[in-house]
Amino acid sequence: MRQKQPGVKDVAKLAQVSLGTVSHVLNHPERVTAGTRDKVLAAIDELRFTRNNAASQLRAGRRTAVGLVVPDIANPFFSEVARGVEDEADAQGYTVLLCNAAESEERQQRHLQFLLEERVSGVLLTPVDNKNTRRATEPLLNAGQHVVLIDQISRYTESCLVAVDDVLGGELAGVHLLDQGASSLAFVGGREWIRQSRDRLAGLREAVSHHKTKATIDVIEVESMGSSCGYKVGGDLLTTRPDAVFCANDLLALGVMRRFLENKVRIPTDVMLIGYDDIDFAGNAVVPLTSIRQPAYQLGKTSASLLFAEANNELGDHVHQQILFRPELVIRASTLSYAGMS
Amino acid sequence: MRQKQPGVKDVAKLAQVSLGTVSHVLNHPERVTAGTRDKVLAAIDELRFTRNNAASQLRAGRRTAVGLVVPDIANPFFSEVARGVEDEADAQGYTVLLCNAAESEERQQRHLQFLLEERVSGVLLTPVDNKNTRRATEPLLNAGQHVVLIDQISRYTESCLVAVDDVLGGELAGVHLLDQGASSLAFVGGREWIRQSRDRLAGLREAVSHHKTKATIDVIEVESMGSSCGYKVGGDLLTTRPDAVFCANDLLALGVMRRFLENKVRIPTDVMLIGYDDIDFAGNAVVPLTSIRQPAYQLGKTSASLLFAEANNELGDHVHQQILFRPELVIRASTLSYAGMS
DNA sequence: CTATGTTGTTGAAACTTTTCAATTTCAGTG
DNA sequence: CACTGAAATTGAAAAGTTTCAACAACATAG
Repeated sequence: MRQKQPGVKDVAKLAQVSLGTVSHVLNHPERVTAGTRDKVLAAIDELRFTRNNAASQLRAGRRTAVGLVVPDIANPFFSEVARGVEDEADAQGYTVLLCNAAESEERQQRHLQFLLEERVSGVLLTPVDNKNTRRATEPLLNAGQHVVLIDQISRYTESCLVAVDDVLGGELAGVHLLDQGASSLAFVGGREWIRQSRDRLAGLREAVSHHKTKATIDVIEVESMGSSCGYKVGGDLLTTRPDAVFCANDLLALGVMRRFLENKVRIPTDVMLIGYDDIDFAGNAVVPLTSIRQPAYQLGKTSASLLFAEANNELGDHVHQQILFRPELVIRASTLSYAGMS
Repeated sequence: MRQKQPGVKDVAKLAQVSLGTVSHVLNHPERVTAGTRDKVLAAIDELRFTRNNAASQLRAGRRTAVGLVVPDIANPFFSEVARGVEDEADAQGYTVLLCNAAESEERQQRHLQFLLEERVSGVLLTPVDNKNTRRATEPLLNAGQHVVLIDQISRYTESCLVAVDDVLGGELAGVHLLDQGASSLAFVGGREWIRQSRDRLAGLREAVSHHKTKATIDVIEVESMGSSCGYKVGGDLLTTRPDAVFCANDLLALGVMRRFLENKVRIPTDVMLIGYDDIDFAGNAVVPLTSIRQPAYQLGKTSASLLFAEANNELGDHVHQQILFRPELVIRASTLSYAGMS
């Protein structure tokens, strides 16, 4: 049975001050004499008083919390983003309500509804399905919420937006492969993550069309983005035998790698391999994997800071920004034609 | 500028009923005539009314939310646990406030304080530092919070507790290796995760002492639990050359594997290798890795259901339970002495 | 036609905190 | 010593919801 917790009233009585003073100690300590403050703090300590956020929020009319909704918190990319968001929130005195949609659109909607009911001061969102961004954000904007989209490109400029330039990422990969002497390329990408895959492929095409060497691109579509799927696709690649394989994701690449090595196809001697995301394990694969690193932490930090700026803007003269980050090529053994294994 | 949102009062006026009725539609729809209900729902729709959780919670005196605090949400084990917790919460109409301590004790304390202020109806906790469980839970219990500890063994029975039997896990690994004919074993474990490592080693020792074949155990302590650390340790193992290596964690094992393969040490022919956790990638490693699977999802689901039971118990006759789950041996190529690569 | 019970609806009170206008205190000045 | 102005403190009002005792409406039974 939960005993009734003490409130400001009890603290006030014990410290022999008015309840207004207790509130001041809590929220505007500078308005209160040191002596009084100590009395009150002593009482708070003695009674083990804990402020009731619900009441506080109700009266003050604001909540120092923001929501962060991600499609899959188990994905290292998003847990990095979350780290960035939380660090920035800590620095600015906000709390983050972390919501994992677990790839379910319905769960995402439930979370957004919850955040609305919580009256958070803003929402950071990467929608599960990037075709339905509009539908997901509309209710939030209607309710007057501030929204910042993460890793989402959209023509609608009704919110701020922070993303990584996937076209550039694809281009970096392409230029590197071509520079290393590849001329028949394969791109492995997915139905899911359509936008990301498409952009990376577009970048690859751009690289090919601008490079001095002529090259062909064989596009392979996969169902899911896991390593077992890469392993499956690796089988097909054994017969087509391109010079270089660009996977839209490191897990795919590692699956392909496994299949190649099992069949005595040497990397990078026989075929070069490059992934995307630079997950923790990429550098520790049997053949360390070249990859494209995304500044996930920065992404989170920046989007949070954008959101706080918007939320704190009293004047209403806020203009929505769109920030594109540059991905970075991380070169390892899997694409270095002249290097052996380390 | 955030326009004032409509409240029950506005809905009541538009629907031409009293505000009590609106509340009933929201919380006890069965007490209200179908006709009235429709009128109210129409008004809610028209005004885009969203219930204010703060006010609701303040008056009702309870919150249908629980907190889940994990040491590291990027760890696949804990994201699985979180999935289990959320599924169970959904089923029982609770919301989960997901808090990531990111391995920082200070951040963990801040989260717990926040949950206290939110007046959640309970907390699920895996402390960052398992030596300080007591210190972390005490303030919660003092405030009358229900607490369930996850993956934590403790003599204090002041809370419910759900964990996986690490001793058994170590034993399963040990028996399997010995059955496969190993007699000189190496155990690679860590300073961090002290309790888990120690228990798994204890299980291994148990297996050795009960098995018909005599065997030795070489214990190797590592700084961190990542694959690069496994790679480093792998170097030492090249000279000591045990029959079998048991790593307290799959990432360590994969690092060891990489070093072995680079040095032409064949797995499992020259040395057998077994990990722990059965992470997604274990089955897709170059040599598929034998591992110990923990029922993380079940762990989450069960602990949540325990917490809800405790929170809903009006009578106060709740007795704390301690539930131990059995881990499971997943046999793959890395320990099958007679099998080649698949 | 009155008494009884059932079902649906009402509106005021309560939950705990913050805020603000009003009041008190106090040091400094004429 | 009285007055001034600034600083500290006070206590009532307000925030949006749920609950509960009271009331109204209506059907059924006697």
